[in-house]
Amino acid sequence: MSASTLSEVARLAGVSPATASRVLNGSARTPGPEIAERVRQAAASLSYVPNAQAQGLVKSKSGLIGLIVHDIADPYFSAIARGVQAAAREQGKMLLLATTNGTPAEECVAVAAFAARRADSIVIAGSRSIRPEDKNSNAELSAELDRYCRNGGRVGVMGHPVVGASAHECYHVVNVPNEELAAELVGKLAKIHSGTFLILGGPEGLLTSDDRIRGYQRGLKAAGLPPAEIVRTGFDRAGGYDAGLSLAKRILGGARHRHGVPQGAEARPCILAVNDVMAIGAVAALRSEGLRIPRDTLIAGFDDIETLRDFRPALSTVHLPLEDFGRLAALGGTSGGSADNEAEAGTTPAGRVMLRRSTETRALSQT
Amino acid sequence: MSASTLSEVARLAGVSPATASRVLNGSARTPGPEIAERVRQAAASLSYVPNAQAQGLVKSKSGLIGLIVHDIADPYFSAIARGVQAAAREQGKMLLLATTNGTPAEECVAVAAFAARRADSIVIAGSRSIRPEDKNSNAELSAELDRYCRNGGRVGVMGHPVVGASAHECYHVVNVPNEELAAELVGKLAKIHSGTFLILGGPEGLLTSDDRIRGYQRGLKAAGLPPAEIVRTGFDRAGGYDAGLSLAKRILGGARHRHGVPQGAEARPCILAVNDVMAIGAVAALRSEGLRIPRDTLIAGFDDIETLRDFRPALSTVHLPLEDFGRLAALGGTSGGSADNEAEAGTTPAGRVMLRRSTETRALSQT
DNA sequence: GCGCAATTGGCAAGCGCTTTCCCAAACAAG
DNA sequence: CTTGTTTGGGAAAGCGCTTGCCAATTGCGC
Repeated sequence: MSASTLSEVARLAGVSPATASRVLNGSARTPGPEIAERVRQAAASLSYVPNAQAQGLVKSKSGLIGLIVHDIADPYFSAIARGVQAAAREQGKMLLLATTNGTPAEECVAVAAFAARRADSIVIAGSRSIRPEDKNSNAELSAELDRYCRNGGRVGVMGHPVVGASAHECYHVVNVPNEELAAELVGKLAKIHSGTFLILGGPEGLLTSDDRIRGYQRGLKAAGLPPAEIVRTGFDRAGGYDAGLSLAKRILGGARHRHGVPQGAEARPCILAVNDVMAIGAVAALRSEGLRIPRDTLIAGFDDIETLRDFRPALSTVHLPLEDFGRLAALGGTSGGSADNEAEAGTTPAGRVMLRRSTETRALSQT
Repeated sequence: MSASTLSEVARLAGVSPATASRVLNGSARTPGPEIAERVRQAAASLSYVPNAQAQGLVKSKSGLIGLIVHDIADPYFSAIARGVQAAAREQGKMLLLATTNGTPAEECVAVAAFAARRADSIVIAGSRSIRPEDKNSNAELSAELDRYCRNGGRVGVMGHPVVGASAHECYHVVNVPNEELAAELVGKLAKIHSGTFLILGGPEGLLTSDDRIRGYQRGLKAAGLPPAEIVRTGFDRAGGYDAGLSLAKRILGGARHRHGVPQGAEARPCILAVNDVMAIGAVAALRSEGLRIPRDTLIAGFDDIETLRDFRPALSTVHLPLEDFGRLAALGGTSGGSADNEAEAGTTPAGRVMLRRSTETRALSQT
């Protein structure tokens, strides 16, 4: 005793299924007003719910848009998800969500699942990886995606094209100016900080991390400074925490022992984390070792995660309009020709450097 | 030139569609190994992707599970979503996500959409509301849900049954012991804090908020204390911030002017917020007015949001295993009979009071 | 009043898949 | 060698819906 069907409604209304279909779902041809009313009444009295699967089957589209993230509980991704969701709603579509822990292998199965469900478009939010161990999975992923595209799917990617993808015309990549913004952040920081810089990066091959690192180094160079040392660790809070622990030792050690070296430079480095959560993790670790921010070390993050904005000391970071990115990726040039898309990409909400307490050089006292 | 179909594969393999279906999708009858191989090869060479919509249509189930949240970017909901997602994956299903901003009206359309897509089950994560203005929408929502249930759908709800629902046997509600835990929190707080208590609540009629408030009052009573004043505000950070602003004035005013009143009691209240983000908002406001936590006022939250754990002063709160709740709601007694479910509900991971820095009464100095 | 176009409802053919029957072949038993 | 029993594959009937096409009705100009 499943839901009632269109034919049942039609029978009750005394019309053919064709007519019922035409009145209940936006068809070009609308039957006469009196018949329409009868059908609508019948539908209501049977509490008819159209079967979207059947509709999708015949129209060969599903009204679904698939979103792939590493972890939906990660605030970075959930912000993007909100944007994608909003875009979906605007288009009258529903959101299919898949999480992959960042592994291309799982992304691959997610794409396949979306393809099976005939998702109208799919958005990949997670950072691309070119680590050697992901090479095979990446190849499979791009194959799967290309196939999906060839069958008429559209895919939106954030930040980086999918490595190895070939059906370029189907891909809509939202440009995330990681490198530029990172450089800009460093530029501003270099003006107020005269000590050393130190980069807290994710694993090599993670494109987002690599971009930001490159930006940091470029900014340093532009400011006439030498490249900073890069500490590699996990791209999450735990990674930041671990690195923070060892950094704390170095900073404390450096301050204590190396009297010959310019005091200010070694004793109070500026840590450039490649994202906010790593920065937060590092701060937690530094604090647990008795260090204070910004007294003993400056630190900056990246992303400007909303939930973290009340963190003290307020974290200097780069604000990214993640929600807009999500929406853009989901819209994927839906509204307008490709020329418009180019323009759109140009006017992408671009992010903004936010200098806050965690990199304040004046006040040396307080937490 | 859409994706290739089963019949195409069958033709290529030189078998009937029936056979192809049998080998490519787990059927009871598995064709001979040599034929199976041929079919599989054909499928691979055509890069065949089964059409889940068609499959769903004939099997009249979709492999979809629908999740309804207020806002996916809210860490509370994204934690739950992670759990639901995990459960979905375990069952080999996909997650359909709908956000509603907490309005029953939008929840209603979400349920309808899920029903149309023939979601196998749906999970409602957002708090139920019994505010008078939501009465109609609630009725529609429960009607929609009941209909969905009658057609064989299962629904999992967190915390509270849907108001007005009647098809009880289809609902699986995971019990969130808000009241008990709130009481427990207050109990522990009452042991270390001798001043007044003050409740920072959400709008009246929001069940989660009301439960927690009731728990707070009950805990107070159990400790032999008078009921606390309740300040009503929005259930989010902004609400907490606003309330914090006015509270700050009162606290400052109280400390300055009312010398007759026992100093400790008025000057250093303990604020019991009904969730973490409100607490954080309040802290931000209090700080902006020059107050310090826990020096000038104690404060506790509820939920133990992960991203907020690095917040300083560490927020006393009630840890809720949100992810488990999500998983449980999604599993919905899938594994086992209803008797098991009862047991399961009993052994629900129950949450835990976390006393941290923000309610520390000893140290009166520092931030 | 007639012919024409325009309108309106119904028929039926699918969309891509599963599954129930049915049938032929293959085997065991008598 | 006949009969009963498996066995493995195919034919076909849908799942619930849309839509191209046709037939019937209507409206209109002349």
